[in-house]
Amino acid sequence: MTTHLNTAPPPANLNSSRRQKLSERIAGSLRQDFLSGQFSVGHKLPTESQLALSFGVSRTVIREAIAALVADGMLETRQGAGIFVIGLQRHQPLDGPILRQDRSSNISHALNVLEVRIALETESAALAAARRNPSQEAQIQENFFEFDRLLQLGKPTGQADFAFHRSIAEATNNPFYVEVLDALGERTIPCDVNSPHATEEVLSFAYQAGLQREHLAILNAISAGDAACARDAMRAHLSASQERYRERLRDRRTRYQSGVETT
Amino acid sequence: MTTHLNTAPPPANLNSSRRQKLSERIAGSLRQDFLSGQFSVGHKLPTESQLALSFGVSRTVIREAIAALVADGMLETRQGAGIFVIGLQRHQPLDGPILRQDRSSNISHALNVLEVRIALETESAALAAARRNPSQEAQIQENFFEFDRLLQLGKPTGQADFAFHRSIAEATNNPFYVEVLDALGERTIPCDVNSPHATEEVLSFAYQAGLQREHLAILNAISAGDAACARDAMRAHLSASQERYRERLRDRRTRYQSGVETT
DNA sequence: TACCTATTTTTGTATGATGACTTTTGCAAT
DNA sequence: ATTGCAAAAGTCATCATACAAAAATAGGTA
Repeated sequence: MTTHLNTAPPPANLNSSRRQKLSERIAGSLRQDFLSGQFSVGHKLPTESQLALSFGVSRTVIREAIAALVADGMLETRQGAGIFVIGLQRHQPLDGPILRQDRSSNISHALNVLEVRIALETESAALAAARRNPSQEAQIQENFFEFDRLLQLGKPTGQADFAFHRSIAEATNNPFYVEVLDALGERTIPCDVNSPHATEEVLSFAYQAGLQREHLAILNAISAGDAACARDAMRAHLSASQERYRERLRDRRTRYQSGVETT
Repeated sequence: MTTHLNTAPPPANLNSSRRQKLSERIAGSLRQDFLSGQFSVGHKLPTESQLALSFGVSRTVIREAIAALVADGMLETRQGAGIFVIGLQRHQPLDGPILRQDRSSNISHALNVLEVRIALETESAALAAARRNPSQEAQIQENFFEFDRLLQLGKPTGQADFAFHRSIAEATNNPFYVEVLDALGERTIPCDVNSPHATEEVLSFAYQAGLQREHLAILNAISAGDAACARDAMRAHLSASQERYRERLRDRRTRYQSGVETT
């Protein structure tokens, strides 16, 4: 018996060697087949049983592979009909240098997203003030304090920030607000430490405490049921965020011009 | 054995009402839980068996839901260890599984979409007024007259209506406005003859001429560069649309009560 | 404590069965 | 010959069960 001393915790060296699941291998194989143009949109794949047979695995594995590709937007399954190709040019799975590249030139994108958020969230804040039920009000407040707790602990707050805004969208009782906000997704989180454009300034206590002050104004307005006030507070918050972004752009330019490099 | 993949042409009613799979529902539910901040990165989920129990489905379904989220980059499964949250902020395409669902049969949903549009488009109209370049201004006007031309010819105008709104979003010079509007898609068109809830009243000349009057006010404001006025005109337009929807709801109720059935 | 081993837990894979939905086929009526 | 409809076959969706494989845990020995 081989004995490894590894009582190591699971801290998960993420993308390192891990035996690939069969369904992942097969999903990758199929994905490559699609991308190489062997199948065109609308084509029907062989049945699950046939695929299972030809790959030499069980139908379970095939189904999980198909499920992954469906989640990617490449395939569509129709009960009783079959499996069909519906799209090919989707984003890469995960391991993207593409993602990182995308981020680096992304501050201008973030500014654009913020602009859309101003439109969306000023209204959602107003609606939330008018319509929130007690449970939703409590949820908003909870997320507010969660942000605060993480802030005191010096932990990353980006996710809590998003949760706060999201719970306000939920309090509109209009599911589309939530869905649009979700769709905008991570691009809406400006201040996560995990973000590639996190700087010391973003992480500073003072910076985040400022955010929290703005959040508090929003929370108070919604709790009070003051729609107009909530609208203004949200607009002030997001406008301030926009301004913070612009400042960061200026900072970067300044640092570049003065030749300060900390590599 | 000729095992060639047949190109059997499925009716391809893509986003038509299709019963959602259990695994998709559960994946969506879990995804929303993550985004609302209930679980943080590194958190270990309950075991598959426990999840199956708590959701009241078989382990197979849970596994497929998990597989989809793994493909999304949200989760990681480790054999013998469990299921872990590894990332939340994966950008999801705007026409994601939820928005792609067909809800056109439900007027209340259309009202919700319209509410989001009010938030979005009042701002986009204002921004368009401030930023449009000559070419974009011309494009908006062209779409306006195209609507008019179709109206005179008695042809369907829904598409042109959408094009008009879309060109305004384009004139903001912020691509995300266009993206979000596109994602909301055709469900945002209240007056298409192809829409399942087209009625004689919707198709009436007077009705659409009214629409066009509102459009004209918007166009004039944008051409004049008057942001505040554009904002007001757009809000008036969409609010009026909302009201028209509500009227249609009342009509339907009235017809039902008086026993008139127009299968 | 340190190390090794056995047990338990948990995910991965396989198999078979049943239900639901779609497409095709066959047959009857016009 | 064409149309309409019902039966049949094909296919995915879900369930239940079993076993294998990897990891975590507990226990024992020096």
